[in-house]
Amino acid sequence: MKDFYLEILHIDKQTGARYGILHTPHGNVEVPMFMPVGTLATVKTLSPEELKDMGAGVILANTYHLFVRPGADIVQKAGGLHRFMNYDGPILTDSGGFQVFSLAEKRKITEDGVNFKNHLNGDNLFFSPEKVIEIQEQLGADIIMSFDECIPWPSSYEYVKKSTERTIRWAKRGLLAHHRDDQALFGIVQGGDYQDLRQMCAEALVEMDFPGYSIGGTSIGEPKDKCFEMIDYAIKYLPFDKPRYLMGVGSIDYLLGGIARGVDMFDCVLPTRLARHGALMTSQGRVNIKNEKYKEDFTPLDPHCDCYCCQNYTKAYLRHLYVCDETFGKRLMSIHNLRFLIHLMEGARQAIKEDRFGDFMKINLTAFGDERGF
RNA sequence: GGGAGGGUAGCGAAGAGGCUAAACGCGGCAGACUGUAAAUCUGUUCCUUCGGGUUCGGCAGUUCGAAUCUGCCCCCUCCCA
Repeated sequence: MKDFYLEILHIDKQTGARYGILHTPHGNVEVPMFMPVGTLATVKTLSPEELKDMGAGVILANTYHLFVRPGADIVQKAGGLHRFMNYDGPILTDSGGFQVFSLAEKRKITEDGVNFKNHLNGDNLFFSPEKVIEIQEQLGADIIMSFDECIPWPSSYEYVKKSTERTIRWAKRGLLAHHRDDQALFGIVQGGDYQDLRQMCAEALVEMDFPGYSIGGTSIGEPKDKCFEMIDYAIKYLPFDKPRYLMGVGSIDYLLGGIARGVDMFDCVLPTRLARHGALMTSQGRVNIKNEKYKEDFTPLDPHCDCYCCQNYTKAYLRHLYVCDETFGKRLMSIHNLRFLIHLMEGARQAIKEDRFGDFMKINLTAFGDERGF
């Protein structure tokens, strides 16, 4: 496809982590990067200007959710997602594969596709790999995803094999159905925590020659070492010059671990959801702003943070807004958490360029705690 | 002055002889959250040295046993004068 490619500019000598520039029809973004999630065509509580100001590049939206509301045709009539939501940077739509996992009680998987009972009113909603591509072409994101099944962990070898083989067939069907040449369609590597299945899936997808690849079925409750294993099993079969996207990862230790393993892109609802729930990522570790101890704490949330929230407001004020359930507090804290991760990525990129990413990782894991600090 | 209805934990409100330290909601405190069914969910919330101790407006009774039944007293609300 035109206008889409990854330019790899440096490989960290300590870890093999990659630094580069991802070229997209809506601008260039540096990798490794963290992509904020805006499922319903909005990063909850934030404006596009705020996202730009904090240095966000790509943001996500979701095929299933936008199909349910407002409908892909509406977004198309609006002129596509970029115009609909007034975001002129790159957008990525997830395929609905995660909803196969998260809405498991409301769907049935067949070879042809997935039958959902719409989570709002129970209406039947059939998603085939072709349909999912069609919807994503209507939505018009720069990067779109193959329809897959995000497989629960743990699952039996037999089930993961069956599901992964089906996901591979779905990837092929999606690829054949995709026609827009201004969208990059990524394949998704499944295979659970089984080495041979990850390899099989990765090789099959690479054979199809996607412009990018993601690693799925991670960060769904598995232990961290399992997540890293799944990355390791898959990533060595992916082409060097294509972007690699680890889906659903957003805590500091997983992000750094992923980068060290050669991942370029991450997305996660964690920073925005945690923010709305009063949990903040800071250079001093996790802060639960609702805690009584912040009642009279008139210092910034994170003295080392350059975000709008930390530059202008105190913990006591944030706690007050949280306690009163004021929307502004959710916005400020979302700005902070996102800026925190984006800033972490900036630091990571600089470290890679200077061949000290291993050190960077060590320092940060010590500071934030290696054990699911967030 | 006459009539009616009430007083239960920080607040609101169930409970109408033992299964009640007392449902539920709010408020308080704490925790969780990873390709968003999440501005959501969970735990906890009389005191305690964890043995127990003190509670349902107050006091006195009835009873083996009372927030629940009786008497008196104190408050509150509404209606009529």
